[in-house]
Amino acid sequence: MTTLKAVRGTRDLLPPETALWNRIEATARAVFARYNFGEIRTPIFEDTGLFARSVGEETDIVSKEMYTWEDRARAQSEKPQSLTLRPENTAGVVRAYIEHKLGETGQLQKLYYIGPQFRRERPQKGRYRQFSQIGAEVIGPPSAGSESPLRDAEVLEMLATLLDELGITGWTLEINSVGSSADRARYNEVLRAALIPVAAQMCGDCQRRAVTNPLRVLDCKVAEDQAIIDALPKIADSLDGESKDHFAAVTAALDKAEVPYTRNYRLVRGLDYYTRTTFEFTHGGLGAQNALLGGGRYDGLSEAIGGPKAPGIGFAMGEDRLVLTLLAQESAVPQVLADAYIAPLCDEKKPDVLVLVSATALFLARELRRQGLRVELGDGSFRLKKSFEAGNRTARHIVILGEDELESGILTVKDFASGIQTKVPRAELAAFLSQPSGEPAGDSTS
RNA sequence: GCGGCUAUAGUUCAGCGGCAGAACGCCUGACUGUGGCUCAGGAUGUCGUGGGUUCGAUCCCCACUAGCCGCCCCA
Repeated sequence: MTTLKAVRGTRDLLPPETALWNRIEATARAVFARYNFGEIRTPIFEDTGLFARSVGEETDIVSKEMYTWEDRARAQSEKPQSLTLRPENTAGVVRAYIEHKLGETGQLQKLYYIGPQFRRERPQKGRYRQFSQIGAEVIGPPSAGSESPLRDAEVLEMLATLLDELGITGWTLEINSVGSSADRARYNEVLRAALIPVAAQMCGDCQRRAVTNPLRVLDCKVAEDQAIIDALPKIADSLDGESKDHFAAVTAALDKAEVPYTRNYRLVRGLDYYTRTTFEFTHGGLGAQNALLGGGRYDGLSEAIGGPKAPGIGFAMGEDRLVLTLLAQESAVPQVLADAYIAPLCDEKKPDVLVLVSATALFLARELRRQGLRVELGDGSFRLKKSFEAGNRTARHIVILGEDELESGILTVKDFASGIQTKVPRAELAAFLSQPSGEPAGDSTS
């Protein structure tokens, strides 16, 4: 029988790496709080129709990457409902916005989420079938200012702040405007026409894209094609006046806030709901999956799924990719050391004392832990050498609790970093252990 | 979904058609109330899974599975 393993594209996260995940999430929550965002948690699965109508029927995500199944019919007469594991979270957030009539509050909604998403793609470094996204959405009725370019700029400025506070160095922000859906449709035709005479000179992929999805030609990385692509009409020229002004206001605010960015007229994103501002934060060292996060404005999404007019802007960052980037930068996650390892000690020929020493060790650990110290309790093997070896791996200090200590109430504490051993009265133990390593105080004996 | 590379000890990886290897880690002892450094010793294992070729396969062949890289796409 083959042993069971995590299914393809999924993985277990173990300590100490999970500490890094927690740090990332805590940092994100702290930054979102400062921008006055609240957390939203939407279900992990939704009606399949939600994604088809929001992300877009023809996108790769919807057409071939979703985990979809038919739920059991509730009654004989009913059709079974088609359900899907969420491949992204914006659709769920907008669905919740509509369902709870958040637009009726008249307020701008600023919501963030952290959670797993699912896409059935071929796994690679930085790409998993279950992956975690940290995202946020700013959405509301136009009267609440949801269409303001200031919202776009604020979100981008927040992301720059978040990446900096996470310690990610060397990111780049690329932004573009894809205009209104009408602008985009118009540009698509302009591009298609412009490609007809030149497609034959381009790579095989581009020849195919020229017909199936002209916008994707702009993403081509083949060196020989670049000159041709540069000469193609730019989407900026297909934007109407309003979209142009909107984009200009976004970049003006970014300039003033000193958020570095580059304008990338080729940046087109794969989800159908994007309008006007689109952006990506990228990082080298992630290989082919170089996008740390992506996002944009989606002024028509709510209406597309049957809701009120509710323009919005949002982003999703790949938490797995943040972890990879930070691991590459920091080389390893440092093991967290406990403040103390308590080593009970007693001659095994005195079973009653042994029980007392063990019991006292637990009580001592309880006292210290209640005072906020991180404490490892020894295993009761009462072999001091083993205790020292174990303690040295897991803690900054070892606290020896033997018959002598039990009687006197004065514990023997050794600092592993300095090698200095000290007698510490029980009442002063917590304060002593709280000091930084290698700087012992109090009575110092050998 | 397509193409390439890979799969051997807890980890990183050598290796060979004929007894399964190294380093690190782990365990024991030198040292019975003192770790790290050193020295001596020890255990590592379905050689990814299933088939085939062969007297004999961890090695060669095929399939499958998984990982990595690229394509596609995306976070």
